[in-house]
Amino acid sequence: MLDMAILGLLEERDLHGYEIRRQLRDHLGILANVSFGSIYPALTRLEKAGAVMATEASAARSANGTPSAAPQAPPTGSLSGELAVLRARRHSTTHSRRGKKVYRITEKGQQLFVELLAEGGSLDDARSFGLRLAFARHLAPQARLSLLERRRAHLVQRLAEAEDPKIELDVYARSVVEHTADSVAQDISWLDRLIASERALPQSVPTELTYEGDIR
Amino acid sequence: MLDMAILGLLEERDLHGYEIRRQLRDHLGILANVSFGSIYPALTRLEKAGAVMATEASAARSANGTPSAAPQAPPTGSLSGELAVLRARRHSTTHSRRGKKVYRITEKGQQLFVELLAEGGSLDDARSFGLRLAFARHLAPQARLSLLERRRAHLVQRLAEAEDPKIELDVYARSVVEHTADSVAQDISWLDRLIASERALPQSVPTELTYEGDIR
DNA sequence: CATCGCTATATCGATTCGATATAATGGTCC
DNA sequence: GGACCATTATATCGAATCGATATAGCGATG
Repeated sequence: MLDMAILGLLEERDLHGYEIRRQLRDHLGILANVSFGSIYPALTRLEKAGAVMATEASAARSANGTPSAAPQAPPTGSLSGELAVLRARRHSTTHSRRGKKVYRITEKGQQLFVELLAEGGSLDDARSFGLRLAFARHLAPQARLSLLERRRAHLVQRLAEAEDPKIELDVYARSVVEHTADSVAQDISWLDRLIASERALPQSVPTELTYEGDIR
Repeated sequence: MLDMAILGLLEERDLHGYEIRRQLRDHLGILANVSFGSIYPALTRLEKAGAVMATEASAARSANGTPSAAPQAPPTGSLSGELAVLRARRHSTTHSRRGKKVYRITEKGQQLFVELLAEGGSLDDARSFGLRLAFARHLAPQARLSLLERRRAHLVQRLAEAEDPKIELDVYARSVVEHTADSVAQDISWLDRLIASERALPQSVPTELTYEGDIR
């Protein structure tokens, strides 16, 4: 789950652990306040799996000298992030701050990323789903739609299982359960809106026959 | 967090692991779908801490013969739960099903329970807070109010930290972030309603001076 | 009577959290 | 200029939880 998010960020630019955490906090803050105790193990894990590689300047000046170490920063928004990388690089080359490691995604990592985005992770964790949707621009339109629909189906089922036996529950327990159910219901109608607007934009107009009736 | 919930259930009647899970699933299902991989370790943990004890029928007939093994089931609702215990006991005495362990809360456990309920656990986990509130009937009115207010304050802060920089986020990420923020906002107004109704019922009418102004 | 599904306990590896340690650097105050 | 503190940065530890899996007894269904 975190792996996916990290790969998603690295998809745009090289980053080191601290920056990854900051970007998650700043951009998706309310959704993903991830601790370092998750980030660093995740990076190690990904590196061991060959999904990322640490492009590091332990030998001074090498970061600029390596052929593959070109900034790799097309004008894709996020000036602050760009600056951070430059700052990081300057530090690592000039006075080489404590073992800073700038990670870069590999081809294998890009493969893994789309895979995790489409199939990985559970559908019942709000956090996990939220993070996946946050990177959904990297998904093919139909994979994106499928993701939304699977999440929707999951929530509908959870809601159905919990329905009506609020009996034999005191005020507090009942209030929590009802409020939770309401929240889930709203998640569902949010998903409905997203699904509708996904269907509305006809990325590559499909032959009506590709679909087999409305789900829902 | 789970410990608290388990103790809360055992507060009402003796239960074994499987039953604990079922009660959580059936009553608070949408809130607490806890796995066995959490329950059994939790029970072991609690037993080691002296908060619960396994009243067990490894020697046949002993469950009924032990002086302290009286059903301990006043007519406090939940017929299904009551029946489950009887069924469990019958099994353990008649043909002693595979090592079934019925747990009972100790005095130390009762102490721990209220403590966990009032102070334990984090305020930023919805799950953890929900479970706590679900057992809030065991709290003193002012501790209950404090719990609600602390959770509220926490959410307000999270919301404030995340506010406005939705810039430089694509449609999907922005949608997730905004929806999450909306959810939190609704959680807050739900808490407001709860707080109001807590304040409305004057358990022990306080001297107006006990309060120092409205929070909010 | 075989097989399926439920009851029941238990353990395993993986993931995540929160706390903590360590250290270098930049800025502020006196 | 130097004492002090916040920020940047990486790393590890133990604990909690999950999901999968193993094991096994029992009742009902066919």
